[in-house]
Amino acid sequence: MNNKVLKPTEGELEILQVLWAKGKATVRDVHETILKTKEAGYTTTLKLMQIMFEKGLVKRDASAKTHIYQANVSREKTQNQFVGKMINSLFGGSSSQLVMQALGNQTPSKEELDEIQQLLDNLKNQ
Amino acid sequence: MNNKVLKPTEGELEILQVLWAKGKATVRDVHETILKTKEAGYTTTLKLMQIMFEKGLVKRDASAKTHIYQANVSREKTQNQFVGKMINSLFGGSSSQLVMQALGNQTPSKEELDEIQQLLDNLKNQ
DNA sequence: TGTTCTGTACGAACTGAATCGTAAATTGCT
DNA sequence: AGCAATTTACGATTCAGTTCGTACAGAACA
Repeated sequence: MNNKVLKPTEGELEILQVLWAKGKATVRDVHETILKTKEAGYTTTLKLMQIMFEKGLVKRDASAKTHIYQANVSREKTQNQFVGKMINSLFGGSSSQLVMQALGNQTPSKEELDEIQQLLDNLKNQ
Repeated sequence: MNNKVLKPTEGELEILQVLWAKGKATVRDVHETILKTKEAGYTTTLKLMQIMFEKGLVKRDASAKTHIYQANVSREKTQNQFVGKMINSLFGGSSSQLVMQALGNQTPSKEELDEIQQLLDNLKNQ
């Protein structure tokens, strides 16, 4: 078992985003999606995904010529990992400081506010 | 005027943390503080701070032999920069998603919850 | 004065990430 | 069968960040 915590790089995060959204995807799928945002060569995306496979960030079905990729780390775990790191390195360990910053920054919609309110109520009643 | 947005690296962030906390500090001050957390050579910290000076991340008073350093980017701006980046790259642009994750992750104290509640109330009445 | 200590400057080496060119294998089409 | 297109594999290169050794200047002090 591999317990090492791997922190995806920025490039890897881009690819994971696509895989999380699509579930399964080929290198071409991923590459095409990424092209909408930024310039990149096909083999660059390929190489990155190969490296991610070696690291265990993604898994793939190589039974056919065109390999089918899937994320091998969950979106939630990865989010937690980054949020935790950020709380420590930028907010002195205070999660509420991060929350305040995020809320004050980009104002969420009414629906989102309600959602947050609900979570807040739950936390209060504990 | 230099408008280029510079994103501090992880090592630079560590140093900025110390400078934000202390206000002014020498290389030795910073280095000593960092030593509590991790292993590092003195000249390594020095070099990093010199590079940060070239980038404009810190300013320094070099009138005496021992230079006095100060952060040249605000903690708030830097936090915003990272939070914004993270919302985009990991939370599909939804700040409330990040808030939920942060709240659910490490539960804040009663006082912090009240503070967040207050901010939430303000946002609702707009 | 001269020796030791503390500090800065700077280049060299190392590492990981990212990018790309090219070769080789496989598929599909005519 | 033969050719073009697609895909994988892989090595080479570039770049940024990090780390450290060494040289040199100035301060402290015996």
